[in-house]
Amino acid sequence: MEIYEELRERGLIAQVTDEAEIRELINKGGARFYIGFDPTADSLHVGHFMALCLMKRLQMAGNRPVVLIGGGTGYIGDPSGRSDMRTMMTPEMIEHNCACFKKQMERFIEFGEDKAVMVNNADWLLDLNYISLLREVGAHFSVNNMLRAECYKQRMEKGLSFLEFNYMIMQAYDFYHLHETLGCNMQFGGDDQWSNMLAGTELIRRKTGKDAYAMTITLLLNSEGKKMGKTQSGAVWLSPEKTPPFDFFQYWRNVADADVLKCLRMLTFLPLEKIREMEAWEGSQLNRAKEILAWELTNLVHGKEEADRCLEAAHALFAGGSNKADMPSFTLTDADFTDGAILLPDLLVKTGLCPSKGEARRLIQQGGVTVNEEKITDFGASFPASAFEGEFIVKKGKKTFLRVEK
RNA sequence: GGGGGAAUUCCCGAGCGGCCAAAGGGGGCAGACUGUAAAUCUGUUGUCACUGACUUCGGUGGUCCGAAUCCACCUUCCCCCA
Repeated sequence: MEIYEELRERGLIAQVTDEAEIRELINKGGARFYIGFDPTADSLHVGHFMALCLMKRLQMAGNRPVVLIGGGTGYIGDPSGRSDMRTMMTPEMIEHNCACFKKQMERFIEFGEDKAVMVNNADWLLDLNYISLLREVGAHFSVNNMLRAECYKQRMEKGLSFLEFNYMIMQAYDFYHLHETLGCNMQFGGDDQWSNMLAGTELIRRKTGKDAYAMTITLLLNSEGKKMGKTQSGAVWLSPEKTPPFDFFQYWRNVADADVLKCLRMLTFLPLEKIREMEAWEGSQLNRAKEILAWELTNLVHGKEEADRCLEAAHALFAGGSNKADMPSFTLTDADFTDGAILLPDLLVKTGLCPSKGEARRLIQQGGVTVNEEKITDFGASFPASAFEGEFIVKKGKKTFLRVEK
């Protein structure tokens, strides 16, 4: 099966500018394509992960990827699909985030001669001259058209600053620049980037008369139509500091029945034949598929060792095994104890299991807290420092476990 | 440029001088049931020193014993006229 067909079957392709041309180009390995990543945080998340995987799949098919880090566009902030303005980042933050991205990406993509290259649009955007840019690029854009773009819809109600309005132009300019300097003929990105990407192909056509192509990746939505890779407390990050591997593993272990197959297809590198076999699984058998999903993704992001460890820890916790050494842990210090003991609500807040004491109290009173397999309903309960010498496992609800040490 | 409306807690949305930490719904969290699923039912959902105190209703000032509620100015959005 050729790469384009595979991407289709995996459900990764959302929109394309010219299907026939793009199929031809990437199946023959003739694409020099780029994907842009704006440094909006100090770690990549699941959305970035999908883009990187796509990049890898295409690279394996012989195409040459360009990773674009948005060190310059980060100064503007993409308003696409957002309901409010992004907070402006300082140059230090942008630089820091760029460095973090770079480090994480090297795990997934092979860089080097004839492989992938990484560029930073700060290198050309920051030195642009306003007037000449307006004349060379601005003249090719129709404000009427830009205002019609779907991605600004929400912002037309809540307000769109001129700064953000220019984001599309910068991204279009990036594509044009890479087309001229590196011979980039294709851009990929999230589906929310479609208007921005089209602006780029348009600009290239107007300035050079040549065709460039764009393709977007399907947004990963769950069966309820919500974006996946997000939890109540924020994104699911790829960096182990921001989302511990076990939590990452559990996120995927806990996806809804209806979403397992889709996730396996879109996110993993498992052969499609294998995934097709799983389609027959139903009922509690799906738990096996969820485990595979969780292991595969943890393996890709954190490595095999970590994936095995998470799987084992999950078995230990939920299937009553004995190895509990691998579950997430938290270490208390002397300062956390008063008179050699710690109150349970304080413990829950200190470890981050609860955001406030009020919530801790509620949780305890409702029977949601278990210490070492014993349900505790007295919010005045306290534990001496010695209690942490042996095994001390706090369980919040059914799925959140934490081993506490001192 | 002129005129009229609106901004409430995570979201939508009631409240229009004290009985308001603020109805209702959604979402979240927890309990029951289950397969670490879905659906359903129950409880809960600002913070803390928790039968009490403190902070919150776009922002800043004011009126009042007392303001989410009244006044002034500012910010943003919507509508109408030019």
